[in-house]
Amino acid sequence: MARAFEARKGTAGLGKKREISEKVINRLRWYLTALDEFAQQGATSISSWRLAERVGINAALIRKDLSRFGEFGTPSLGYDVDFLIHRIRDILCLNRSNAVLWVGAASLRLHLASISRLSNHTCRVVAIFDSNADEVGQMIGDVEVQHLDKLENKVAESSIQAATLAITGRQAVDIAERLAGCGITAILNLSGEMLNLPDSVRVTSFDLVGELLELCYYSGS
Amino acid sequence: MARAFEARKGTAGLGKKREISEKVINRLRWYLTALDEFAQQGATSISSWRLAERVGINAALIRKDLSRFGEFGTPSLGYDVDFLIHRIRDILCLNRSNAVLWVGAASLRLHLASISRLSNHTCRVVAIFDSNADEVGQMIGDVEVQHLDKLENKVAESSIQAATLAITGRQAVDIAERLAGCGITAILNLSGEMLNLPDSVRVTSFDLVGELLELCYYSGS
DNA sequence: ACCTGTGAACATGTTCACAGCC
DNA sequence: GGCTGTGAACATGTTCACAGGT
Repeated sequence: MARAFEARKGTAGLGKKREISEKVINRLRWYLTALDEFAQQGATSISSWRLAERVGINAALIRKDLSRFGEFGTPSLGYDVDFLIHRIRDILCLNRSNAVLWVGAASLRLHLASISRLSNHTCRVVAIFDSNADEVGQMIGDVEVQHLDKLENKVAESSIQAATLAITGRQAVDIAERLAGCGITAILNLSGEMLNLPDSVRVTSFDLVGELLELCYYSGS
Repeated sequence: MARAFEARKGTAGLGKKREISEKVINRLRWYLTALDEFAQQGATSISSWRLAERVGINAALIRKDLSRFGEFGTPSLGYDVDFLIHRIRDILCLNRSNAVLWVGAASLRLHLASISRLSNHTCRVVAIFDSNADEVGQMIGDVEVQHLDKLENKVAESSIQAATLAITGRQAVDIAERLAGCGITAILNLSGEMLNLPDSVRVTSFDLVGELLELCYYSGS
């Protein structure tokens, strides 16, 4: 079974995508963000040390991460910013565009702006589902909210593989199982529920309430 | 400096709260959730194996986690459900009530239901800030949304230590610095921005856009 | 002189396997 | 027999430190 919560990362999942750990993938994104900023400021080359400082981690780790994919830097000069941006985009597959399914209209509406900004990068929300009658039929961006009853049909006729589960309550567990049942291979679980799905489905969970609890735990005297 | 993103967990932070890693704290929460369910179903005792199955992790890890805090189980019988629930609540400080400050009214509104359900546990959102004029003055639950200008005043007169930063855009970086500047010791950063704050502030970040990207990355062929 | 790439050391986290107790 | 608690083994992740390239 896939890990239930796993904070934000499921160690589970198929061994596909080589052996690159999720930690590395995450950091590559940070590097990319920082590099974009440096590029905007006109920098043409950058040392692992400066990048590390910006991102807030150790420089050796950056070099090690990057060296997994090739030798991108030149000694004494550092990394060419544009080249590195290009390579990281390739590694993260920020070229191809991916279809994502979203369950929970209200949540999507809140995050729409951030996601659209991303869409020129990669993934597009192509189907939205909700069980709330008030939401069904509404448009979010250029996509119409559909009733959850239509989930299976819709997924069958498209080739969506990724889904965000952004509703709360125990119903989320059932929906997750339906998602898994109709061919979704990766789920971002924002429901706060523990999901027990087959190992063939990669689940990444974020539980706001849990994080709040932890926040309190650590902020306390 | 505190880690910039650190996926969901900052390894940084003071060494306070003993030596208990965030991983353990997180898992304790999962155990508690599962135990509550078992208790509701009338179970009085439970083996590490059954609990592990429910939560989706290895049984030895559960035993190891728990044994950090004492010997809670009895050989051959397993753990007493109610007793264990009690102990974990103690460990996680789910007794005392904590004040949390929230920046970003829209986000709070979306999550209000889940958070209220939690409030009988522990933390209460006691102050809400937003820079949007439409939001200022509105009530969310029994708390009035205030303008961000009043942030420093409000924090000074209360003894709030924890904050959730739930707005997007570069302004989040400035606000984070103001939060750190006026005595907040732990921030849950949902802004998607990389924060570089002094080590004295514990930052935990969740970046939806990043997670979406990763979702696509792993769902891809 | 400066900076990368990387083996080796170190640190942290997880699982195994079993002694000991009920 | 069944289950906990735990040392030892294993796995993963990070940092150090330096050889070698420019």
